[in-house]
Amino acid sequence: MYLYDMNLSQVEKISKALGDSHRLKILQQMQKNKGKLECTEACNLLSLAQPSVSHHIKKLVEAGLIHQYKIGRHYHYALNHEVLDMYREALKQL
Amino acid sequence: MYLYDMNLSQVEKISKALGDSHRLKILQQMQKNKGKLECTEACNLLSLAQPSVSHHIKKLVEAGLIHQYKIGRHYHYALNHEVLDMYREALKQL
DNA sequence: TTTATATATTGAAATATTTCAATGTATTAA
DNA sequence: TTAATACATTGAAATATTTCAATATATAAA
Repeated sequence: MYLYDMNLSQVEKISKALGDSHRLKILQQMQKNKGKLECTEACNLLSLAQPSVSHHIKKLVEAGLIHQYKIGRHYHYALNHEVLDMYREALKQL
Repeated sequence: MYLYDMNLSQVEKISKALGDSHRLKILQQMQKNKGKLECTEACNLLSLAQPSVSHHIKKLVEAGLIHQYKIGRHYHYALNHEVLDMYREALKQL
């Protein structure tokens, strides 16, 4: 799969996911935290109710920007660098 | 001004501007057309009423992604590559 | 098994965005 | 000066997104 292999509707979805300050803060915090974050951490960070944070995380997951996994009893989310790189490459063509 | 000199709220604004299929098509068409486009052209391309196209173009202008200029009696819009590059660089830090 | 912890889903209200008819502005051709 | 062309603005309806209380699910500790 080539880096530039991303269609307009994928670019739209990722742009939408990135077009919210809360979601950008989640991604920023993940970066500071070795690419990982817990949902509860994000709740504290954003001063948002837990379902709101869950909603934002879902948008990021649906855009393919992060993925969920588990360590012991805790859920984690991690940035998907490949998708972000593909997105950045796709924008080059504009 | 360094490429990575872009704050979170600018990234949010640009992402929002890119998060719409009509606006992405406008940018795509500009690319095909040596970086330029007329509003009327965009109306035909998108099958949208003229005020809607004007609205979308405004969003792109406000995000700094395109700028308006004139040739003779015609208005033109052109992609601002510098801003797009800065945006792509800012995303690298996520 | 019961309780606690972490996250997801649902549904509805609040808010933001998109769309277009009507109208305004600015420029140019006739 | 009048008419035509190109784009912008306003205001209101349609649509989409965000937010959270309530509730559900899933796992692990007690």
